[in-house]
Amino acid sequence: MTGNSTSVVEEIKPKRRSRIREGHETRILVAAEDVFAQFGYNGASVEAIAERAGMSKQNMLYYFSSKEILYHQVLKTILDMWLEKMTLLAQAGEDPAAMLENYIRGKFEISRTHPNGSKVFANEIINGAPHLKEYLRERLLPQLEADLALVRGWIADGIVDPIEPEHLFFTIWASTQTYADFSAQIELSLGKESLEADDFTRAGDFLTHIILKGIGLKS
Amino acid sequence: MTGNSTSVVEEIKPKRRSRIREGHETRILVAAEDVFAQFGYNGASVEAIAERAGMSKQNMLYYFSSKEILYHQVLKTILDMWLEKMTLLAQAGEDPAAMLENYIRGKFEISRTHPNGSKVFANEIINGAPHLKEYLRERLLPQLEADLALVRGWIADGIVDPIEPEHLFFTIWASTQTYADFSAQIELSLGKESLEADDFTRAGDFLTHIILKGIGLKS
DNA sequence: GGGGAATTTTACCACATGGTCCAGGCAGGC
DNA sequence: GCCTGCCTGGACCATGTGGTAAAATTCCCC
Repeated sequence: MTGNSTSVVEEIKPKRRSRIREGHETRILVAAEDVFAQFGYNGASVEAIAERAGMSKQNMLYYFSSKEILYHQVLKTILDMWLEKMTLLAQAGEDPAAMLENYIRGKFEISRTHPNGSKVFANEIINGAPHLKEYLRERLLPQLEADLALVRGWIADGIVDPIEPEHLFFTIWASTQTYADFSAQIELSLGKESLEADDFTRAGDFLTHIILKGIGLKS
Repeated sequence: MTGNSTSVVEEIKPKRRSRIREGHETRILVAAEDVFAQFGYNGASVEAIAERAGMSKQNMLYYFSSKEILYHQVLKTILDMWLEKMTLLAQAGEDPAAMLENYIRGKFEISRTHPNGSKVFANEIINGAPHLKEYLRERLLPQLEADLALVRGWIADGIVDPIEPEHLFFTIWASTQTYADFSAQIELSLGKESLEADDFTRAGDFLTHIILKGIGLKS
């Protein structure tokens, strides 16, 4: 450090301790993601999270004043990253096949790099999404609608088969997330200790092939 | 044929009372499936399960002496039904396209009729399958191996594209179960209160189309 | 190096939960 | 009648957990 007149971060006021604070907060968030993924919301004790983060429970509660708040933060962090990549389809301005492939590969990449986040999210949805139904409605639906419109356009233009685009997305979501969420089952089936980058690549190859050819895009 | 004078073992005598017992046990199992699905293992209190089953906690514990035992029973019941249908592929002796379609439709049917069981199962797998890893290894793997061999045969015969059959099954599993496990998200996306038979049919249409055409089967 | 905020620790509580104990109720067989 | 297995409910307990209050300590900036 030894910088000049402390600056740069300009978080209004809380700039002094913010380095410690930020470090600890991210450590806590990572630990919480781990523990929530493995034990679910109810099964995760704040003590276990604090321990994994390397501090006392009380100290952790100093940064996140309740388990509920911490959980919300974890969910939000994950979902924001999620939704950001979710736009891939509407953004990569190439031909439909390339757009879909990018979308699929992108989702696989998230599953590979953030399996714990995916599991927390999955747990939440399975239990009826009590914490983020509204958030999904506000943020996921608009993006989905845009993507659906795009695919419907392709169908109207005769570029792809007349399938129901909703189910296309459900299938892509499910098939990509399963390699994160159900990794235990996949690993068991493949006889591996853990999934590696290569496995995700091959899964991506398969799904891309199936989807593109399946909707009539692959020549 | 009524009981002998000396109660030799427990197996024979319980005939009159066993009607009550059986009724209560199934009621408890159904209730437990519900509650475990919605709240996970840790989030489900035995009191909540008992209440949904319409009896006192103490009485429920008379039939299933612990939460753990009850959970095991729920998991086992679900999984047995699962695996039974899992064989569909190896059993329906028609052409590959029909076999695959039957398999896919069968899995959708389970998702539609047993969403809660599916959710309990999903929760368990996400958390690393601590309770049933061994059971899966013993019962799921052999069936999967047989199915994989079948598909590899089709590939060798040039009937389907040279894809990796493992990923074919992972995709089918994921895409069918998602309509049970992630129903909250699907319902939200479709703007429906709940999924109906028709929705599952259309999802089945889509997945069948994609898979068959995707692996080069659809004529 | 002193002031005061930011951080960490010590001690503790209220409460839900899984599970036990025990007293009693309800049938039929003698 | 009454004895004996099956069933049911009330009271209770040990434990783990989320959360609080406040003292103690560290750390930055002047």
